[in-house]
Amino acid sequence: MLATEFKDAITAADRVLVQIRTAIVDGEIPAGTKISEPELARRYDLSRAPLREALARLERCHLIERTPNAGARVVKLSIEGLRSLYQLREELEGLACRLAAEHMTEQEIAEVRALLDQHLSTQRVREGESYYQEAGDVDFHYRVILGSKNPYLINILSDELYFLVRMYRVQLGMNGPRVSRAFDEHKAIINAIANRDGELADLLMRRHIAASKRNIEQQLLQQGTSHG
Amino acid sequence: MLATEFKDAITAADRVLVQIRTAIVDGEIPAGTKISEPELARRYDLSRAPLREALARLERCHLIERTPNAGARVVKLSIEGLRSLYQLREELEGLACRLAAEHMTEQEIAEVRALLDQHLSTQRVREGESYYQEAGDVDFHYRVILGSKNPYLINILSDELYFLVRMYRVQLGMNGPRVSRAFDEHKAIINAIANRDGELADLLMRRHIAASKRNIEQQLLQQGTSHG
DNA sequence: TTTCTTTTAATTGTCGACAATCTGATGCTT
DNA sequence: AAGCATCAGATTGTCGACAATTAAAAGAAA
Repeated sequence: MLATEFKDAITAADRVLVQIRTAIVDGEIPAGTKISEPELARRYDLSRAPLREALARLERCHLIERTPNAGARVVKLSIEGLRSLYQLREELEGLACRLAAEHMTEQEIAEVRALLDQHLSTQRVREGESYYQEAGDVDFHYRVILGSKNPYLINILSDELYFLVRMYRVQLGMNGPRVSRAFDEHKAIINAIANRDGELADLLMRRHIAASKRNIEQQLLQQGTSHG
Repeated sequence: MLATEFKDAITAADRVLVQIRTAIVDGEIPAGTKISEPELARRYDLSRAPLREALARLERCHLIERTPNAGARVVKLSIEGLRSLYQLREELEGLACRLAAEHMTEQEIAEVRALLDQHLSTQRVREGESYYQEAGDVDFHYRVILGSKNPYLINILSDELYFLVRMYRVQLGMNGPRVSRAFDEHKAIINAIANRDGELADLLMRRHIAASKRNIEQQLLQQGTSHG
């Protein structure tokens, strides 16, 4: 969960949005499931009005697909979907790096560095608990995205695309040797930003994301061949 | 209006969305206006439920800004907003060009060329009617975006960013000498795509968009200095 | 048995009313 | 007179019920 998501006035629609979104990202509501408004309204104990508001926002971040008069389904994860998503993500986070190299303040850069060091020294990360690795990674990318200072870019990446990215990562797994390497890559990126070398930061970020994609792609292929 | 926007089942929310969106883009509802749900419900003769659905989608394409419990306002046009928007648009339509050079079929390319020729020979365009110029331009960009075959990219550009782009263009004016030049630029871009030269198509599209931005930027500056 | 039609049940879309919250005006205190 | 608290009015958020549409089940015809 992003810290600054809701400023103060939290409405019922906001709450149920977070609940359902988490359930979908974590696979608690499986991919491809038909969404029933009456059922969800009962489950989360509210009326259909705020629920529909939440569903509209879930559609916005591509976690569900709605067709008029026919209802909504949770998206299915696929190779083509992953490729399209990461193609865009590479481009946009690359841009975010170039802009961050231009616009981030020294203090913001120092904060990201502190975050990385602090995270690396955390017991649970060293023990390989995937939740904390995931949280640390999301945090790093989020800071860089914010550093771009472009509100439309920030909105697309952190409000629309990121939950789907996390859905792929959570359900298809961040595993093994990529973990420690990712930290080195994060460090290299923030160094390039600190040197105001946007071009290099861009390049490194694209490679970082491409590596992550290959990792997930492999899982999807294995899963597809063994089960189907 | 994009042709394939709604397949068959048109709901009241869809209709009022189109109406309000057009009113905002055309400046009929001025920038910065406070949106009153009861008032709009009366004006368009429906209840607040479908109206709120429409407002949620307007927020999605950045035409209005909502704050919980406080209501919505039509977005204000500004230099910083224009720069952020076009910064993103350059990057994304550049990417769309690279992908289009890879994925567009020969027939799709031929259709775009026919479209350009047909448009150029249209009486009203030669007479400088801005609506038809705008429509032709939107059509060209839309085809290239679709040619990328990346559903997320298509969604962001044509469903989320484009209405705001059009709002800037409509309210701050496409004027004078840029018109005929834009046609040549379009031709050069589709030629590069036809030659499967994505890199060149990318470059040309970025320049094309940058030129358009400078045009609007100038209008905004003049307006800002003379009135303020 | 298969296919098409009809009917039925369930779901989505819409409505009007009520509750919670915010904005602005009024009056009080310092 | 300036600032703060209180209150009235209006607006947004939520609810339960009804209408319109769809998907599925049952039945009839080939």
